[in-house]
Amino acid sequence: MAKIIPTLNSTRKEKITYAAAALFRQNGYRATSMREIAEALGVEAPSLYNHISSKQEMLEAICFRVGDSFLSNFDRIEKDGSSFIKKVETIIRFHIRIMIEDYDMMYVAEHDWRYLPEPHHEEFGRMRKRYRAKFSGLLAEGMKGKKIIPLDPNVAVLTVLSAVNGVDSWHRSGKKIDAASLEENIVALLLRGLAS
Amino acid sequence: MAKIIPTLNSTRKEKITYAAAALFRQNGYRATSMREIAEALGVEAPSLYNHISSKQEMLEAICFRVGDSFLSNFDRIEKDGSSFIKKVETIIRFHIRIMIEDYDMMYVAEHDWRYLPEPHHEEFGRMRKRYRAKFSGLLAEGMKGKKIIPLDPNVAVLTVLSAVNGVDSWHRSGKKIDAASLEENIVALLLRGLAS
DNA sequence: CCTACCGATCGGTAGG
DNA sequence: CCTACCGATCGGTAGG
Repeated sequence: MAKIIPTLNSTRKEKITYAAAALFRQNGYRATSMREIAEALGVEAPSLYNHISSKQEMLEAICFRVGDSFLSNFDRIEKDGSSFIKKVETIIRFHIRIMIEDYDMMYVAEHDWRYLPEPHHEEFGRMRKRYRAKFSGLLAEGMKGKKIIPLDPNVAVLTVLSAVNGVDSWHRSGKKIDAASLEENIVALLLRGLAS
Repeated sequence: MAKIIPTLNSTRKEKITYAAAALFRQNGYRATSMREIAEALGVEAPSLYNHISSKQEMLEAICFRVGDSFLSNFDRIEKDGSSFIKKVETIIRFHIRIMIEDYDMMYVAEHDWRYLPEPHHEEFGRMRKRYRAKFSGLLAEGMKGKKIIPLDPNVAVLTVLSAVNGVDSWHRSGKKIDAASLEENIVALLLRGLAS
């Protein structure tokens, strides 16, 4: 499986951002120093500033690339002409795949977006809200058409969305199952839980 | 509903730990300074050291109190004589309630245990693993008895466990639904997803 | 419980 | 890309 979030290009700036994402994911944004990022790339910390302008800028790049990817993917699926339940399935599969393939960036966007400096923090919060509202609207529609059991659509969305974060534990503890089976198992549990 | 994790006593040390947990949850362990914790309690930072010995000690207290609570609760339910599916339900409800009632401590234990100093970090990792193994064993038993659909029991556990973390979003975004309905909706979705 | 202060580390700049 | 270094902030100690 290929990465979902596009690698814009292979500039030095991109490479620094990827190295930063890996370290932010392992140790947390606040606990990762510019010196550690530099060391991972084999240079001294001040050299990084020839390519990036601040630590915060890298966090912004990571978060918004993930956020944009989610939103544009949702819009694409919404218009793809497939059946209602198939749309929900495709969206869930997209979440799982991004957790598997773009784990570092996804993890950082999910856990460290609160450290975004202020105009961006609020903007990212709005993006998340917008995404959940779209998803919740789709589920509410399915409930009206009796394709989904009657639940509070907001609760259903937050449950499904965080269920998928279970892939975290899969990454960390041995990967005793292959990625495709992992996806099938999660999809089976969630779709069965939702479907009427 | 009452808090699940016991308030051991109301010593000054306990109060400091609770204030710390609230700030760790809001801003993260690494991003919270001893000066901020002191300010929340109306004293100067060095005064805290008359009651606690280090910042890490507070994190340890938080994580292991949560961990112990999960483990002892699981053992209690396992022996309560109820039907298999009822046990799974009770365990899920316990998770949801701890997310609702002891949110600060639970959140910190879940997100910041990686900052535990080293003998404790590994020990906590083992506790988590032991808990998941117990839960996964219970589900595997249910699958053998055809009470649960055939899934990889490890994947089922990590999906259920992280689904419950969706209560996060509930805390943060308005609480438009009451706690009891929140619990019923999550339980309905997950049990339906599992039950055969 | 306080003031005064420590050594370490941080993000980032100057200048080449 | 480097060395040298800045001001700020950190967890924690000394001493009262």
